[in-house]
Amino acid sequence: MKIATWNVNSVKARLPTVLEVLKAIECDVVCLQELKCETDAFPYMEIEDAGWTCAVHGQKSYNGVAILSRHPLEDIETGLPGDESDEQARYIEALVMAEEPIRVGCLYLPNGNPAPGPKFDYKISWMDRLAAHAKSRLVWEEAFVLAGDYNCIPRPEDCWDPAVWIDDALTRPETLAAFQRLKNLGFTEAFEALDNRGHQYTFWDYQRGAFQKDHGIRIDHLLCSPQAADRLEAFGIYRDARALTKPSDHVPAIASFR
DNA sequence: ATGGCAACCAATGGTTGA
Repeated sequence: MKIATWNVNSVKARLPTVLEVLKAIECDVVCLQELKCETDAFPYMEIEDAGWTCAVHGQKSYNGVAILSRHPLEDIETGLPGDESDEQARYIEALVMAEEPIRVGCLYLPNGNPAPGPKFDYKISWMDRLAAHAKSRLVWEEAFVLAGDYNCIPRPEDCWDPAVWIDDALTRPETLAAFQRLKNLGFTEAFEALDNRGHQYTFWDYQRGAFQKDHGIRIDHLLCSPQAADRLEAFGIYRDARALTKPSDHVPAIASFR
């Protein structure tokens, strides 16, 4: 059972690339972020024709998340609880009915820049809401994976030059503390458990030849409940996706489960 | 020389992202 998370940076502008990568990574479940289209505008036909069941929570122009699965999906829920006035499409969850079911939450955490400011406040409150929701799911004692673009660089060695990122919303102490609080609820970060090297990036900016110079950051993560962590067996980053024509600026991060 | 992106919507530029 392989689960990937990938920020596609527009599913419509990049559909051929998306289909190519989906084929290459051979996963059972793929969490997509930054669809940048409304739910009804999602390219269901092309992606379903490639063999996927799709749960989509879209929004015009920005954000938007989806879970693609080779197995049936049940209990689909959209939106993160805790703020009825929040209309940004950043969270979707579903129960993947594989032989051993796994519940998957797909998230696109707010960037939060400029910090400090209202966007940063929204980021931190969103992280607190995510932790509250995650806590309520852990009570169920299921295999549960929270996968997505966390917009959080956990350690200095998760970026090419920490000096560039000082005071940025992706590295600020409040962001790192909120990420740690989430993990402290009982989640195992797949990368940390199975790899944990420095300089293993999932994002390279389009500017300044960042990919060619390997000036990247690691911001796409998979967090596993204890029952999911017990089944963890491999982790990988599909770096090749960044070298394709018309690439997303992110690449898939992939965890394998028994 | 100290640069160099991409997508969106709307409009031929401004906003957002990280």
